[in-house]
Amino acid sequence: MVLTSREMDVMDVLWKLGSGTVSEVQAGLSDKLAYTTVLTILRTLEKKGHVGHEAEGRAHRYAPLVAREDAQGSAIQRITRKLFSGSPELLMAQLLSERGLTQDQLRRLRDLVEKRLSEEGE
Amino acid sequence: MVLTSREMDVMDVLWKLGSGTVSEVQAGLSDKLAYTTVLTILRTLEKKGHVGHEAEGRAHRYAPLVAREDAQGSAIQRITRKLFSGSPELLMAQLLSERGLTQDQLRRLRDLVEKRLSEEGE
DNA sequence: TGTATACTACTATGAACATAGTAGATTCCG
DNA sequence: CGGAATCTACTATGTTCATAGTAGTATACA
Repeated sequence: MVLTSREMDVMDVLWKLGSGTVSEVQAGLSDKLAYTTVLTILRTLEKKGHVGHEAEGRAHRYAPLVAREDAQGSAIQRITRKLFSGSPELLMAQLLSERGLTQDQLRRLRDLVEKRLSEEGE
Repeated sequence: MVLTSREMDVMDVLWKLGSGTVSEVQAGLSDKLAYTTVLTILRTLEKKGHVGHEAEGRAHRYAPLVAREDAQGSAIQRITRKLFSGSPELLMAQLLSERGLTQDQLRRLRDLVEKRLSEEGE
């Protein structure tokens, strides 16, 4: 699954709303795009199989056909392969090395890893 | 810094080699591309300011002008913003939730986080 | 019932991407 | 010296992206 930048914006709105008409999606976007632009993006997404739609009165209601987690996963995979020599570890390291993580966040991350580690043992 | 998929492939080779002629880059790519295609990509990268070149005999030797870490950082930022609501934590969680991490890798990650946590205290 | 409005379908355009061919210059080897 | 190989410069093409206008249809309200 490959999403362009704009497509991600639109999917983001749909994931948040659950579903939406063109107008609703347009309203939900942080950038102001023309109605027809949003429609075009939705059609592209539909052609790619990422969203579906059903009629609702005169309008169409669009809904995601793929889970946010799937998009997240494949985005991560992409950059892991392309920029981190396929090593999720390196990605993590880079993420950790960045400023802007609070001590709280770090602690929660440690807990996450711990949790995974203990699950792994089962 | 925005790199396309192919540009990442080429940069990857340059980062690994340190520098390279068109032929060397071409040889280093896993996909087989025409010589001129590789040249075209390098020129694009040069126009964008990501690589530079100097003459070497009859050939040109290209070298990265940006560090791998910078590209990694901005790629991470991009998907964090677009797909993870700007939360690096969520990204981490997703990474952790993916299969394919060995117990060893998990342990090393925990150590990384621990290290960061203790540094943070200083 | 007529008209403004909301909506989709179709079409368009300029930029970037991905890929590569041809022409012309240089160089190396026999 | 002459041809083969190597290299860059210039050009080209089909695709996708980002954005949006216009035309036509349905609808809701006065």
